[in-house]
Amino acid sequence: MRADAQRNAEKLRTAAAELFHERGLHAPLKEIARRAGVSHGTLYNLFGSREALINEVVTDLAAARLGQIAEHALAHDDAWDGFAYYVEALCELQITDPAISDVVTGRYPGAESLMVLCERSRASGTRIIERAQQAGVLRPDFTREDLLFLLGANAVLARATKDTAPDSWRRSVAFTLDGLRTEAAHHPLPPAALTAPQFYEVMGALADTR
Amino acid sequence: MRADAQRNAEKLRTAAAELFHERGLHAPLKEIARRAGVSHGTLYNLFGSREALINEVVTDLAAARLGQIAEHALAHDDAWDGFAYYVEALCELQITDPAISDVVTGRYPGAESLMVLCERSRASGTRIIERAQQAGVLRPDFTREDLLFLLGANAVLARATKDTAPDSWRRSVAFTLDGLRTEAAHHPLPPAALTAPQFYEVMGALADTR
DNA sequence: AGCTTACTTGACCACGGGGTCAAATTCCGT
DNA sequence: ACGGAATTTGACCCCGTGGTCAAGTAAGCT
Repeated sequence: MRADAQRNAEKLRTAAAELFHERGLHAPLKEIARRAGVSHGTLYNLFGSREALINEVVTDLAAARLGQIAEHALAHDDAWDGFAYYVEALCELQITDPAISDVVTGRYPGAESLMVLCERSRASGTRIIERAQQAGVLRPDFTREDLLFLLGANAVLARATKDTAPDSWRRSVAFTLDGLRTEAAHHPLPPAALTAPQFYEVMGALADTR
Repeated sequence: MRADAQRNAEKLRTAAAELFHERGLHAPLKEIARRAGVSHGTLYNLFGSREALINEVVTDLAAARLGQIAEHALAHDDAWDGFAYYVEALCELQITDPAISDVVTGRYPGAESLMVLCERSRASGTRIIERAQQAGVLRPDFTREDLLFLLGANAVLARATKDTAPDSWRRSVAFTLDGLRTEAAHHPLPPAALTAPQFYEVMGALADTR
């Protein structure tokens, strides 16, 4: 690789990281190139696809942040506090970092490594959920799919309110958390039971919502 | 108005009603014209703007449905049942009729009459909320803005799941409702306090989410 | 039937997104 | 400092959206 190409790739990575961070994984490629001070042709040249760019710029960072949050959640002695921390931290991430938020809610079905990451994150989520349920504090009918839906819904709200009332999401999350405690459960819930493919279809549809 | 123009207007109204119903108030005008079997020029000719079309095709219908739901909610003897019915009915509306859902969540800031309607609907909502709070069953820190956020979040979820798991929204709504009962309240909530203009700004942002 | 006028059409504009590729440019080894 | 190869550029294509308007068409009055 020639030196100039290397430099351009670096400029593009930087610009991409910025724009993804500001606007999420759907930021226009042409705008990334513009910010990097480079023609969009060059971007296609050096990376070929949005996915490649995402892999180089978002994946590791997202993995680190998500791992950290899951770890921190499990570090709470109280299972409920851990669960609540986990939910709140992920929700907060959705305003502070739309790119990572897109990873969590599976908003970018195109990128292999992201799906892996998403899967790993769901696994941590499951562990945190199960711990809270075994401790008897989280209602037993709450599933990891429900958690993802919760996050998906919050993502929309958080983005809509972030410029006007940046903390609004805390209210709705607080309401929801109160409804997730074991003693809050009132009636049997309507069934969930999504198969894995169904689930990904749904998350894909959520993605189109952008 | 000439007879053929009248006929075309009617065809357009029909097509618009269908598409709005299927896809919400943001359905492309050109597609409405296409479905009506008429050039898009004619649409602009006869109606001039999307808002005009909405007024003729959605407003009354939406007013009727919303009025009916509010009335039905207040008809419940039990204040909680009334509130829960209201929330669930509105959420259900969001899959069965995206157009009306757009009205409720204020997704079309351009149309005057819709804003009036939206305001009226919020007023009914307030009545239903207050009744439940006075009966001591709905937590007193729940506001009508919170309700709108709830609906906005649900709208996204409902649309994402309607083809795959059409009843998923019922689960998340059930969780949330359980968290709204007086006895579920655990901690003081983060502040709400949106001014009216702020609130409309937020709903506008929610609209861009589409 | 003829003619005026209302109406319709579809090509056209602008915008913004994704993506391609021939030609121009720049690097760098010799 | 030259020349071949790597790299970049930006004009060009696609698509779908909103919107306008001159020219063509047909309704319906006399």
